[in-house]
Amino acid sequence: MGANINRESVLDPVRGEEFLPQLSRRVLERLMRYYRFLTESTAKESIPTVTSAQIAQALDVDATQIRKDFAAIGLQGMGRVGFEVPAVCRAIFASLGFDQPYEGILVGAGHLGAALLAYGGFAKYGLQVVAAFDNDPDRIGEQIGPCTVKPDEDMRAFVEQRQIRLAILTTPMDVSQGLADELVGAGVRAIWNFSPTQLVVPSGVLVRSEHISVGLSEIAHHLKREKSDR
Amino acid sequence: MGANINRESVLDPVRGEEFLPQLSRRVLERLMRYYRFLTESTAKESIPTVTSAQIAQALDVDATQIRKDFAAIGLQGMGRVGFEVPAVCRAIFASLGFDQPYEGILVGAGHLGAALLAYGGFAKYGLQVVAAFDNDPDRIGEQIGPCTVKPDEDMRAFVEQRQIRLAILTTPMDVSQGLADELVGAGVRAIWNFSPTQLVVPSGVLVRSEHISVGLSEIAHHLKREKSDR
DNA sequence: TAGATTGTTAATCGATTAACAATC
DNA sequence: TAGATTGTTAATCGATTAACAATC
Repeated sequence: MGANINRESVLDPVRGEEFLPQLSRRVLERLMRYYRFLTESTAKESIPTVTSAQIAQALDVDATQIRKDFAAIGLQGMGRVGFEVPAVCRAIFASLGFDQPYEGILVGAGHLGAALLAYGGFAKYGLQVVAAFDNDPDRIGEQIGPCTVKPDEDMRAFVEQRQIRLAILTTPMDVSQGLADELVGAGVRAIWNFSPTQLVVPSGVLVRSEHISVGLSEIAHHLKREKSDR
Repeated sequence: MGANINRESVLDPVRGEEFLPQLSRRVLERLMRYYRFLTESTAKESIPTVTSAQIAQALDVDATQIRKDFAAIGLQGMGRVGFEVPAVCRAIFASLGFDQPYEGILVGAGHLGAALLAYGGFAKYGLQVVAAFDNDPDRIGEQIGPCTVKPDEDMRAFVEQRQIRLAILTTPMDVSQGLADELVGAGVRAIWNFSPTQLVVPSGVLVRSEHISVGLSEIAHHLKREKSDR
């Protein structure tokens, strides 16, 4: 029992015309690398096709891996030619979810929040940050990038009215969990957490945490090992 | 042939009194989680010991995994008791490399650079940012956190004199590679790259890149799947 | 001592890589 | 057609998990 389940049937093959398999974090990361490589490096010459071997060499990934990843998002290559670059880009873009624009809000308009808003590179990937909230009276009304900072009290209503599904949390760690609870209560389905706390949310809600300490551990470890090697 | 090589001998068991195995990124990440859990959550009650099962439950990691990770950094538990919390924290702290303070410089004093300097949480992990550089005359002389912004021309000499081994790159993507080359030329051994470019460096130099797009892909993918599920 | 927990070996699982027939 | 490249199956590798004797 159980042994007879057909794995493939999990991703039902035809759903309208779109094909939306659940992709693991690892696959998403690789797809993103392919996408950046294809949109950035070929921009100069705009080569019409690319082979898995070419990408493999440039990114130091196995060519079979690439063909598998492409197959997973429904891409088919051409015999002796390779893959059409524009088609690959479109397919990756869509399966990463960037083709379907979505709105997000920023919570915590401190230095980091301001830096993220000023960066502005989100639009390229479908995200539009439509409001910023803070509880500091001095910051309220301030203009940060495209947003005017609003008071936290207005947050809940805003999320509900606009049906916001993403919140970017750039708050001090002591208030993050409380805000996360409120956001989820108002309907938020994903939190991009830049505060150094582990958030607890109901299952089904995605938390993506960017902890500075993870990067630092890799760096510190490398430096220490290198030093001890002499 | 080759089959006889003893894996264990790679990490030579005694080197002075310290024990510095090469740790994979995955292990580093887990160790960091354990560390944060032990230093943050037990701070309130300061329990003297902890079992692998307790950590496992709190962090949703397999208990055997934890014992293996601990063994990899030379930790020994006690029979029917578990592990001494302070000893575990010290061992993780040391094997991540945080026990050996190191200096870094920040290159590119824009919004993000300012945010990182203002954050100030680096000292906790052994990193001291001792200077900031920028090529914008308007920014030079400005005070950001603990640093006065210096011109890029002074960067090379500073790195050489102070023997700086880490640079944090928060520059626009078009200048990042050039700066990375210069930094490596001056002796930098690790680059923490916050600019959205893939850097090419000589082997032996570590590049840790924090690409915003990786996080976004996970979020966008989740939101899109969820929406299509109804 | 009895019982809980470690340390370690063996089994499982999943992800990566190799091989190669099918295809253009 | 001949030859390069795909798509896919099989083999390998490494990481995770289970099992259990050794230990306190």
